[in-house]
Amino acid sequence: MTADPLTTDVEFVSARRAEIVAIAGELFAERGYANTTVREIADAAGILSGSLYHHFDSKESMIEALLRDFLDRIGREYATVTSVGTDPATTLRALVHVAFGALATDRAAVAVMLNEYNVLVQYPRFRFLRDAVEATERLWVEVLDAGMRAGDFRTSVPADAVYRFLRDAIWVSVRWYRPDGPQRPDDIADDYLTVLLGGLATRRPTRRTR
Amino acid sequence: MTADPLTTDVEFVSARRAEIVAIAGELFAERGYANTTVREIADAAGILSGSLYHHFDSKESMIEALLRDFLDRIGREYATVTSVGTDPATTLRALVHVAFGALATDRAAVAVMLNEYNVLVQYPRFRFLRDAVEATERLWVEVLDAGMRAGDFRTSVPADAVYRFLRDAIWVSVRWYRPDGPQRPDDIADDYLTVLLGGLATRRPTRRTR
DNA sequence: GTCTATATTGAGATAGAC
DNA sequence: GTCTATCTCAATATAGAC
Repeated sequence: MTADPLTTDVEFVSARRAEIVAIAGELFAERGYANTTVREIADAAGILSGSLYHHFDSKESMIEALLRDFLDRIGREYATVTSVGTDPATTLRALVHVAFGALATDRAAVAVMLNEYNVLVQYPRFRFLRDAVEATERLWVEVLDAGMRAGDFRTSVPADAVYRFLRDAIWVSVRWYRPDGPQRPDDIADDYLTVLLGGLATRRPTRRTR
Repeated sequence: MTADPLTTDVEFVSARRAEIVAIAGELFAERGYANTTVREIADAAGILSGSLYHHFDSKESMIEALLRDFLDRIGREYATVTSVGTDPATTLRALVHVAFGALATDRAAVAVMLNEYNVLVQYPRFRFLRDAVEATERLWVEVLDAGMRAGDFRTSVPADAVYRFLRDAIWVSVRWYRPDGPQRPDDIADDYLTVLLGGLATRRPTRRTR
């Protein structure tokens, strides 16, 4: 809470506090928020649990700080991409690359968002999660819709349905993505875009057998 | 544990026990396993918390029963599909329909599997989760590989990468699927297959701008 | 099969010294 | 900013009566 408005346009927080948020985020991502104790966080930070409360007034404040920071940043990245104003397919490609890019830069926050969103969003304190998710959805769907209107994307599946499939496949990849693996996030994004845009089939699909 | 080998080929469990597993599953799915108390489960079942321990020796046994039962059933369904032996595209369609179908028949179990897998699988007791997941992956990847060999599926993205995207998009849909919504699981499966097989783009994709 | 009553543990959080 | 010491509460689980 020691704000220094002169430093950046973002709320200033002590370096130590940011460090602890990152440490807690890793634990939340690995073992789940509810399964992580403040003692474990303190251990990982090299201090005792009581000392954590000099920086945060509760465990909830830690996960809130983690997610607010992440959503702010990726929201700004999305806005930058859409403000450029190229054709929808190019914009979509760029959005997909930004999203997969977060796997590398914000792995813990993405995992926590994925795993804890449904529970957290039920509490008034975490209403901002829903706001961010809905704003993001509007932004992506608008790009998809623009592509459909322009005739670049097929219209047989509604834009919001396509978006949900997209979003899910991208974020859940945090479950199997390994930072030290052979694939960089941009490689994964390209693989995904190949299937998404071009489709898996090489011929006209066989008719449904339902 | 009151086994009656004459009833079915599956281990017999009392109807009451199965009822409680279903009730607990709903709560686990909604608020997370760690956030669900045995008192809440007992409340929902209309008994007191102590009485639960007549049916289960621990809360863990409840989630284990839920997941074992689900994985057994869907594993059998997958096996039935692949044993038919039609062309890969048709088999893939059928697999996708089975997976989305579980949204309706096993919503809670799917959600719990999605939300708790990563934590549970770390404990020896839940090793069977990994076994089931790996067996499923082998089965799907084999179908995808067969399609690639037959020239029905594009080969530019490896089968296991395609499978991960597939699996993730399908299972995570449990987060937004509403049983009382306008779309039946088969409708969602068809939408997904349209995008997956045919691709989103109507023309050759614009070249990457990376 | 369920209830009453309770043991036991582990969690988040606090107060004040250093 | 961290430590020591501790409070308080809620959670899982148990024992034995009905």
